[in-house]
Amino acid sequence: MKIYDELKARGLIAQVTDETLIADLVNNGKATFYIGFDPTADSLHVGHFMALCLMKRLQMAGNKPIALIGGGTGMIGDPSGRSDMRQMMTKETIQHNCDCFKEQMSRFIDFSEGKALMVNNADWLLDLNYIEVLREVGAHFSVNRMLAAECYKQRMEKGLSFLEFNYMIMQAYDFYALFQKYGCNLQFGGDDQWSNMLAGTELIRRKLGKDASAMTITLLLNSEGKKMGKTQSGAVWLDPNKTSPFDFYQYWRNVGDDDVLKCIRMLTFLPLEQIDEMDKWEGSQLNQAKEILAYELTSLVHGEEEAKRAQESARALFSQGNAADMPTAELGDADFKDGKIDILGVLVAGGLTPTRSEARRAVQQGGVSVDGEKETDIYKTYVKEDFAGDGKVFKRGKKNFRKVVVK
RNA sequence: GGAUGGAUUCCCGAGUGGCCAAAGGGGACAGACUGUAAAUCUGCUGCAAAUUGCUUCGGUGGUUCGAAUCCACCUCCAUCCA
Repeated sequence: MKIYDELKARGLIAQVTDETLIADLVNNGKATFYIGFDPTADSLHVGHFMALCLMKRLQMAGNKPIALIGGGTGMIGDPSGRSDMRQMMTKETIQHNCDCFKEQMSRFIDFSEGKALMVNNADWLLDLNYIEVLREVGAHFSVNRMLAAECYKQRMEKGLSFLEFNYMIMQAYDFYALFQKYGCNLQFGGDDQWSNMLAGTELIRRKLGKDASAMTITLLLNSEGKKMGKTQSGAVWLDPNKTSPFDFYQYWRNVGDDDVLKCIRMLTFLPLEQIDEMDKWEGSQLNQAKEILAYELTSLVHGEEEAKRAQESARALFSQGNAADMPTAELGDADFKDGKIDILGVLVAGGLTPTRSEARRAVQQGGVSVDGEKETDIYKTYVKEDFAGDGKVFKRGKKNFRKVVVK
């Protein structure tokens, strides 16, 4: 199966400018394509991961990826599909984030021997002269058309600053610059980037009279239509210090029934035949699919070693409620008053609840157990000796475990 | 620059002098049921030394025994006009 058909079969392709042209390019390794990453945080997250996988797939098919880090566009902030203005980031933050991105990306994409490029659009955007840009580029954009673009719709109600309005132009300019510099003939991006990407192909056509293509990746949405890779506490990060391999594993282990196969198809590198086989699974059998999904992704992001550890911990934890490898919290002398600490104190110190009030509620509602025994007494206290040896295992809710030991 | 409307807890949104830690909904969290899923039902949702105390209704000051609520000034947002 050719790469383009595979991408399609996996459901990765959302929109394309010219299907036959693009299929020809990528199938024959003729594409030099770029994907842009805005440095809005100091780690990539699951949303970026899809793009990285796509880059990898295309690279394996002989195409040349360019990873564009938006050091310049990050100064503006993409308003696409947002309902309010992005917070402006300082130059220092942007630089720091760019550096972090670089490091994480090189784990996925082979940048050796010119097989892939990494560029930063700060290199050309920052030196632009305002008047010149207006004359050279601005003349080719129609405000009427820009305003009609889907990506500004939400912002038309809330208000859109001129700063952010220019984002599209900058992104179009990127494509134009890459086209000239590196012969980049294809742009990939999230589906929310469609308008921005089209602006790029149009700019190239108008300025150079040449054709460039654009293709968007399906946004990974769950069955409720929400972006995947987000939890209440924020994004699921690829950086192990921000989202531990165990939590990363658990995130995928817990996806809804309706979403498992879609995720496996889109995110893993398992062969399609094998996935089609799983497609027949139903009911509790899907639990297996979830394990596979979680294992595969953890392995891709954090390595096989970590994936195995996460899987073993999870299995042990959920079948026996104990595991050698689980998040541990240490209590210091300061945590003990008169040699004692109450259960609320342990929960807070262990990071299982943010406040004592919440800890109290959790205990009162029967949501806390200690070494497998439900504990409903909020006045329960412990002394240092209770944590001797392997410590005690505290559990809040079904999925939050913490081993507590004394320093 | 002018006119009008607005800012309430994680979000939406009620509240127009005491009965207000503030209705209702959503979300989150916890329990039951399950398959570490979904749906459903129940509880819960400012903080704490917890039948009590303390801090919250954009900001600062004021009126009052008492202010989310009234007054003054300021900040920000939306809509219309320029």
